[in-house]
Amino acid sequence: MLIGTWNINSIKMRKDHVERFLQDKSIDLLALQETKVKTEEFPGFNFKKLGYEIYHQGGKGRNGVAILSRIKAERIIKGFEGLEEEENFPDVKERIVGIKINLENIDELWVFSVYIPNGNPVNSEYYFYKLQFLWKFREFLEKNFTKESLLIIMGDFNVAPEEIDVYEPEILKESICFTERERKSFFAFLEFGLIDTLRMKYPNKKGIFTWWDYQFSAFKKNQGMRLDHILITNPLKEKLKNIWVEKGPRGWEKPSDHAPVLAEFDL
DNA sequence: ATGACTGGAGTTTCCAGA
Repeated sequence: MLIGTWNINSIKMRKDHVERFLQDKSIDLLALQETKVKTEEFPGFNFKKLGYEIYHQGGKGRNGVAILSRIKAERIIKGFEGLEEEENFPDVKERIVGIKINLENIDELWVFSVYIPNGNPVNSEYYFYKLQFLWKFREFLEKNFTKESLLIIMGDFNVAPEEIDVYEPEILKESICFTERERKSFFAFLEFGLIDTLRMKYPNKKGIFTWWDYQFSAFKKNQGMRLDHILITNPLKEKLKNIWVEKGPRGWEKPSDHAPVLAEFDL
C-alpha cells in the first residue's frame, strides 16, 4: 500500500498537480493540508472519477485537511472529537481529520491528515496556541487510542524536529518551526508512542526537506526544512517498507511550497 | 545586475504562510 501526505497550498490552484501525482505514482491514500476551501466546496468530482473517496474538513480561504482514499472509510473523526475543551481550539475541525479503514489482513487501521498551526510570530499568542495544540492532540490520542493501536498520523506539523532537518540550524534557531520549545513539544507529542518514519529509516541523512520558501531561489539551493511527517505506532513498524520525499512536484509549474512525502507499507 | 514569493479576501492593499 502506497500512502502519502502533501500540503498543497490551495486545492483550487493545485487540483491538476494532485490529479497528476495520484496517477503518476498510483497512490492508494493521500492526506492533504491547506486546501483553503470550505468543507462542501472541495472540488472532488475529478478525484471520484479516478476512484478515490474524499474526506474533507475545510475553512473559507485557509486551513483545510483532506484524505483521498481508494479504500472506503468505516468511520470518520474530526478535530478533537469527544474531548472536553475542544471549543478552546476553534479551528481544530479544519486541522484534523481521521478515517478508520479495514484491509484484507488488518482491521481498524486509523489514518489522520493533520495541519498543526504555524504559530508565527515566535512568542505570540498564536505561538503558544501552537504549543498547546500539540499537547491537546496527544491528549486526544490518549483518550481514543493506545500505543498498540494501528495509527498513521501524517501531515504538516510545522516543526523541524532536529538540526539535520533544516538547512542552516545556526541561522534558523530563533525562527518559527525550529525554536527549542516547538521541537520539545513535537518530541513530547511523539512520546504518546509514535515513530518518525523518515528518521527511523534514515537516522543521519542530511538535506532531506519537505518545504522550501518561494523566495530566494530556496528550492534550487535546497535551503529547506523538514516539516511534513509520517508518524506510525509500533505495530506498524515492521510493515513499513520505505519512506521518501518526492521532490518532483516542487519543481512543476506554479508549485506548492511543500513537496509530498510517500511511504510504502506491506499491507 | 550576484537577482523579482504566493494565495485569498475583496477592492487596492493587506494578511498569512514558514
